Amino acid sequence: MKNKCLLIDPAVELDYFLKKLRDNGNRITRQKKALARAILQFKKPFSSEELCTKFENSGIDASTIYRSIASFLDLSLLGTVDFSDGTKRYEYLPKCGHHHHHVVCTECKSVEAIDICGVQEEEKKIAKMGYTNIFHKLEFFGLCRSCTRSIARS
Amino acid sequence: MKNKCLLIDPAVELDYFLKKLRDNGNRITRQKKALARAILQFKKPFSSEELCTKFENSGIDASTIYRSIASFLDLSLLGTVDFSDGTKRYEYLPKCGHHHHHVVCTECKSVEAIDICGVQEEEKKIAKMGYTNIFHKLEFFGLCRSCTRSIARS
DNA sequence: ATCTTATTGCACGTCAACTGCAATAAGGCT
DNA sequence: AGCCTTATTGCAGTTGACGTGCAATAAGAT
Repeated sequence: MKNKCLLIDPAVELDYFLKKLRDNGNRITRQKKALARAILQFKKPFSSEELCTKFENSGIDASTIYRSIASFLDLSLLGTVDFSDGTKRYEYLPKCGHHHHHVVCTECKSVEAIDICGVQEEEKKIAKMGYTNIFHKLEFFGLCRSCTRSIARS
Repeated sequence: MKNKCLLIDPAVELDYFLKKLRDNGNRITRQKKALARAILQFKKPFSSEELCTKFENSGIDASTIYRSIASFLDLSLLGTVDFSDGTKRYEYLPKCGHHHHHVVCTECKSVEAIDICGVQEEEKKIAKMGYTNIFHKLEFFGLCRSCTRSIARS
């Protein structure tokens, strides 16, 4: 079980995170600071439920978590990631983030980042069809090496 | 507003749809027949809500619709499509369906199919990483020609 | 026509996600 | 530091999609 999606300097990013909040008129509360720190620790896209679990019995209410996620999305501190399993997931968008996608193991749910993306031809074709402001959502799925092995054995 | 996702012969597909149900031990009820027909008429991926709306006051209960969708998914008569807007969508998978993706207008929500897909290089790389049974989910988004124009005008 | 049993409609349950409101606390001001 | 304004929080309650238990119904085999 790997989970290598986010290679960042946590201290630098926490500053960036809180500054962006402040710069946009947010008050830096105990709750938001704790949430920011937790978000920077995730090594793969996370669900609101996972955040809520991390903070149960911590004096941070679920409604606060949902409201905070909404603010973070607004400010593009978070982006949405969709693994087509019915769970909404979020991913921290680092200061100098680069375009990437994910490979999700359908068995153990581990996630790795992949930094090549070959849909330029498609986007050109779509531009020729008359579209502007084109972007895409792309995720890969498969059985990771160790899950492939354990399934072969059984 | 176009919506050109499904170019099929409805009669041929209805036979295929009902045969697949029958062959898998399903009873062909008035409800399932009506749902199959409705599903074949959609020109773009549809939500359960859209199906429910089509059938309100028609004597087909929402729970039946949800249960039917689940069966259809099981038999791969439907596939899931994700436009990252929080709504689960489904798409009929025709008898001789070919791999394709969608371009969704972020403004008017129209959908077109696009039949090229350039992620072979990625999938090769992912195979080299040790993954097996690799597949992907890819959707494009943008402003369609007419929405681009109306926004430019305003 | 009869019988078996999958399927349906209804009512209710569940769960994630959101909202109104009074209480609280962040951060600017003096 | 203390005060004041107002964004933010916790709480309780709401919403809406989706699922489920069960008795009644109807498909399709005999």
